[in-house]
Amino acid sequence: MATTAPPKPKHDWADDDDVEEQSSDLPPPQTISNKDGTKTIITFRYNDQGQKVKTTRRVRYVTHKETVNPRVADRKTWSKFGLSAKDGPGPAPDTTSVGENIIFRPSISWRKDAKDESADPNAQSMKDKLKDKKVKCRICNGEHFTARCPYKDTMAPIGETGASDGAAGMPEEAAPGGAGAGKKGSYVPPALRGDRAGAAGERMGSKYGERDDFATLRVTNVSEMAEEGELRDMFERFGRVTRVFLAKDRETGMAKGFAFISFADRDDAVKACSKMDGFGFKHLILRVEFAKKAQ
DNA sequence: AATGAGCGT
Repeated sequence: MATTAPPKPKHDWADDDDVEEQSSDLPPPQTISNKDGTKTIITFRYNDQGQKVKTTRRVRYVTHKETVNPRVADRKTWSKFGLSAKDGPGPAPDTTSVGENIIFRPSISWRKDAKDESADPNAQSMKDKLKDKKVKCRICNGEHFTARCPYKDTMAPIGETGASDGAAGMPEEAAPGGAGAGKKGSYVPPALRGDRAGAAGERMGSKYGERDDFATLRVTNVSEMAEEGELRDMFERFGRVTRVFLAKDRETGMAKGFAFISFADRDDAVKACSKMDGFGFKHLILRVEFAKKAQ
């Protein structure tokens, strides 16, 4: 068709894909590999005014292994077996459904909510409740997150000091030595049992001693007065915290001044790292960085 | 300044 004048001001966008490349006197695209592993891609095109435009892009191809937990990436190389032995790579849609990463977030009041709803058919639906939900501080019941409580450093969460109140106290609040909390026969998800291990598939199918530090932060310059629960409260607001480890001396129990915080999601860890590095906590300024491999 | 822990399956 319009082969005479290369600078055609308009053409059907539907033709874009093919026309672009073949367009007569445009130089062919160039790709240059740089030393640092990036590539520079130079392409030419005509803009709306029919002028020749040179575009230079520098790109870095990110491999799957760099964006995904290495263990997960490794798993993808396993050969299939059984009835799926002959299937190609990737999930087969007839036997496998791929869902999004659903994170289980237990709340203190779910049991109460469920009861209310069954007792009173006219009660607000769950959806309505979520719509106007309010945050409630576990320390002072105020309308802020526990981590933001002005009394955070001076008061214990409700129910932890008083001997009587058994209902309050979240399972994850069962701090070491803190004894109290987690009474009654309420279910505690495995990831939240105790403080030390077990979160989010960590250690699943692997030997003890191996730890997944893919989303673990090392926090240093931590006050000796700090407690694991406080650290958890501070970091929880960036995402699901799967493990909090506050280093202490085995004999004396003295805090050693550093801690490890693991997240279920690396993105959350990244956010927490940037936001919490330099955060003032109990007269000290926290230093937060990604943990290196354990030793 | 500082890179964890109780493991025996």
